[in-house]
Amino acid sequence: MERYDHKTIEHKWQERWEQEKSFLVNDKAGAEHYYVLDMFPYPSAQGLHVGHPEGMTATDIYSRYLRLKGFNVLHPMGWDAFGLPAENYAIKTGRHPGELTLENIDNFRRQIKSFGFSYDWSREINTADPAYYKWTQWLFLKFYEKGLAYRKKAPVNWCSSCQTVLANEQIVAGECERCHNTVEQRQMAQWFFKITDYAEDLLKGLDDLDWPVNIKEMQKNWIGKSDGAEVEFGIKNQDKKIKIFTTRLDTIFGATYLVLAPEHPLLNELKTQITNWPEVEKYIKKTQGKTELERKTEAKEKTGVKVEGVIAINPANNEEIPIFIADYVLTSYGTGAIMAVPAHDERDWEFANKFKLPICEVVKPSYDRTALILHGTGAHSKKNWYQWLKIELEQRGYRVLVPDLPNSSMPNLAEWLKALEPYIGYLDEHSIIIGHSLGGPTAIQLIQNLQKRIGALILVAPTSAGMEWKPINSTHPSDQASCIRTITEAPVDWKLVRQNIIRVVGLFSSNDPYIPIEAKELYEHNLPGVYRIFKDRGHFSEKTNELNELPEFFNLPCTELFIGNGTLIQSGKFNSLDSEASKVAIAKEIGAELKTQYRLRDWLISRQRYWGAPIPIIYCEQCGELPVSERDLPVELPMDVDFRPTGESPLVRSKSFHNVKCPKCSQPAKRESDTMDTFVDSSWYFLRYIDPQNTKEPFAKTKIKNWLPVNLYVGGAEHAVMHLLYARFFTKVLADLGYLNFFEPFLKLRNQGLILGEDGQKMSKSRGNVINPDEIVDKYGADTLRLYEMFMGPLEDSKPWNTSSIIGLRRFLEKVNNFSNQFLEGNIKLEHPGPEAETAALRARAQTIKRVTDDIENFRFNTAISTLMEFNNVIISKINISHETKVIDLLTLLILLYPFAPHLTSELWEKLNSNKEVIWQQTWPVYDEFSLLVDTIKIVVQVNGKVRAQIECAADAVESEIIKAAHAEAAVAKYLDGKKIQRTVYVPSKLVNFVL
RNA sequence: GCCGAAGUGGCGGAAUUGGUAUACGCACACGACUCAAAAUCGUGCGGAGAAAUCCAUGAGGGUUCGAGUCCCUCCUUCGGCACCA
Repeated sequence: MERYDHKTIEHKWQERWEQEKSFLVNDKAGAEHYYVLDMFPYPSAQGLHVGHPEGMTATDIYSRYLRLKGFNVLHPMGWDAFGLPAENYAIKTGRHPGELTLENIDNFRRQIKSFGFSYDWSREINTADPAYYKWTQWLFLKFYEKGLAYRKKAPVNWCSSCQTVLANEQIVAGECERCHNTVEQRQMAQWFFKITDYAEDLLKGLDDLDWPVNIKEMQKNWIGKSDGAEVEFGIKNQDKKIKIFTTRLDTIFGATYLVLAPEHPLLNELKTQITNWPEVEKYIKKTQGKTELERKTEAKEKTGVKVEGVIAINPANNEEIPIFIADYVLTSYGTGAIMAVPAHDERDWEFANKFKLPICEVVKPSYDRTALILHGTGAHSKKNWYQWLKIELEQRGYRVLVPDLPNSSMPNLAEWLKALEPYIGYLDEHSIIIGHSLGGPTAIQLIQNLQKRIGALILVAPTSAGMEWKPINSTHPSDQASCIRTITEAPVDWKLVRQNIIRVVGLFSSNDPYIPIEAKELYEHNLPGVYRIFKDRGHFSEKTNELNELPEFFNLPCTELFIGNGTLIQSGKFNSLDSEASKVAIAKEIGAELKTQYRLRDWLISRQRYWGAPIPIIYCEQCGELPVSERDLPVELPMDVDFRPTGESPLVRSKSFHNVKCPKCSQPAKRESDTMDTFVDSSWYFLRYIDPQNTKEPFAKTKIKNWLPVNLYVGGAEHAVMHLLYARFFTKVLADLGYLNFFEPFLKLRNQGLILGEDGQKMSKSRGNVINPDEIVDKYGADTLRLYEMFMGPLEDSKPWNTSSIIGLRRFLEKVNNFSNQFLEGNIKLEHPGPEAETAALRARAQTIKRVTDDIENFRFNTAISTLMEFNNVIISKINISHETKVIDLLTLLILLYPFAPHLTSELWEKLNSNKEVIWQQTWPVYDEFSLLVDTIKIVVQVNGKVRAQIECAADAVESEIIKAAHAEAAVAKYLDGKKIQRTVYVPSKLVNFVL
């Protein structure tokens, strides 16, 4: 077979798309608009890795598919060009980061083009371009006007040897990654965006998005909403109060001390009252010296200091309680102070135990009642018949205990009682015992001997009950004998039983004629009612009510830490209320304010870096902090910059940049020297693609309506929280400012998984397992690489690279190419076309179209490709077909394959079509539902659930015919011979199952 | 520790609502073509067994006529969060 020359073909078509501007989008085109977006890459010096083309291939397939479906598709690409690596590289080499970045971008663009992606390159953007960051700065000003951008002091990671601020990712185990100096915390004035104003909107907005559940979940956790209350604790002999936040107001009667964060402002205010101030101050200093990382690594052991001389008063019971400071309370969350309830909070519990503080229980578990299941007996001892019952009971608030019981062939009563000893304490007249007899002592005997009064006895007959359950009105001699035997072997004092058991409940399967003998006996001995509970498919039927009628409350000793909700005790007039209800009541009583807290913190956007968009603010000694006026934008990055790290931002050392005239008073002033976090750049880039050339505004409102919100967004899951949350925040702010008419930027999100190295490890230079996509394109071609990356597995899974598997995809293309060429040259001889073969061919084609279309719609590209492979194999092997059919099959295959492998299919399409039409202007094939209909269907025949045969039936055969045929089948008849068929299961057009 | 996802041949994976487990591809083995090799084509390919059959979807149990799929318990891997009161 002749191999096709991928280099020539791919080059030819990429040129043509470029020259004909095939994928430039017209805003005004009438067709339905669809916006397909990739997360734009950071143009690193290493070039693309194989992970990049994965997501991009997926969006390219989808875009090309949608265009064939008649959509007007916007599919742009750009560069997230600001960032740390370029600056670090500049420090090392002395080259300007701008120069380097442009080089990297050229390399990225060349690579991306070599994969044949159908981007509209006329809309390319670059966040480091002044024409772009002018508008990033403009947006900053809008946020500033709205009060959403503000400056405050905040701790930064500081390396005193490098004299620079470090990003979190530059810190390895508490040390600077470059010089291994210990990183410290320093307070510096920093710019923030007030994202917390939008916490609730950001949370609520998630509901309607078509995003992966895990990403939504991560965002929810990040926002971290918790409903609670703010309570003011008084201080003895003082006017001051300490405000705390709690989600467990129900436990306030158990608050035995307060804990303040070491940074809490009140400490300084009360300095004079604190009798052990030196000790307290020492602790404060110690924690301040710690980095966040150190605090986390030392988290195992709780530390703290008691604040002497100041005493707090619990507003719930007016008790005097001590105050502590401890670093397990964070200043950044809530009010920086907590009430400690050691009995019901794990951290407080640990702290209280370490410092020997009182622990007061105020909530006890709402296990109303206990159920004891005795299962270790007889024929059913190994079966977990009680599992479903356990679940049902637990759902009804029972604490279910399952003792480990002796399971010897002849266990005796004494053994059993010994095993049950630890559980006796749990039993009272509200609890129930569930069990059955045989093999061991009967449940009734046990109750007698436990000398405990219990609420009810449930006797169980599992569905598959065997010999131990007898028909209640059986006349069979052996049944009766067994019945008598049970009674004689287990003499029961019915009088005693009656005293001990309040009620007996029989538990039977709905179609089971058997009931426990014990139940029968109990019934006959006038116990208060033998009830039947029916079990149907693992659930109680309506008769379940019987269980709910059982007595209500059951007091349990609570000796351990209990963090769940429950019922209040030792809480004055709130006793016996449940946790939820008591919160509202207590808040009202003590005047606490119900409040919602979020974990989300404001977004720190200041970076003491050069390579980013300057923050457009000027500081004047006279006039203070002033925004740069809009007409002075952009505030351009200066070129005369010294990157060497010193104590301040590199921009401070640029004379041309840093020193300006105050826009108000014209006196000398200084520019803000911090630049913005690169996440600011990427929070609105998807808007700029709409109108990238606009010099008057970031985007025209009228154009926005054409395209946004983004219909499909694809990228790595590493951006699950930060980028996606920030972009959503920007969208909401811009909508509130009237620039946008929607509140969520990305309607549908899909993540591509990580591509691992051939060793199954994450690809990295140090491991030496990095695959360079250029080499793959060179050796196998872009079409092959695209197919391979899609064929590897589900898009969102992480999967290892395997170079030897690539050949299979190349072979597939080779086969398509070869057959097309041979067909064109008349080298394929078709023989004996017949109507059945034509129908079959039509069906195969229709099935292929259906499956490939469904798969693309649902992002199952791996199975789409395997379907195409199967179809190709059919086309190649079936030659008893008419020329016309073969031509249509071939053309259909080419169009279906085109989104995946656009170069080769364009080439073959051109060869097969004498007219000038190109493949990317075709329409996506449709199929006829009738073609999918079949004459005969295959029916699987099972006997007792095991597959024994497969029969062919007419598609319109009725049930009785099919069953008859199944019965007659030799391979089946063999098993049915001489047996009685109890039941026949028939699943239409699928299978028949004979149950013997 | 908590939240989320997943565990299927030698490997990547398939099985859309519970209904023939292992599609498609890689690797491997044998055969054809060739002086030979590569490429290509053909056949085979979960395990045990001569066969009939039996056993296999991380482990154990349950529900069901029937479980990779549903339920319970546990184990492992990956991703995220981690004193959030």
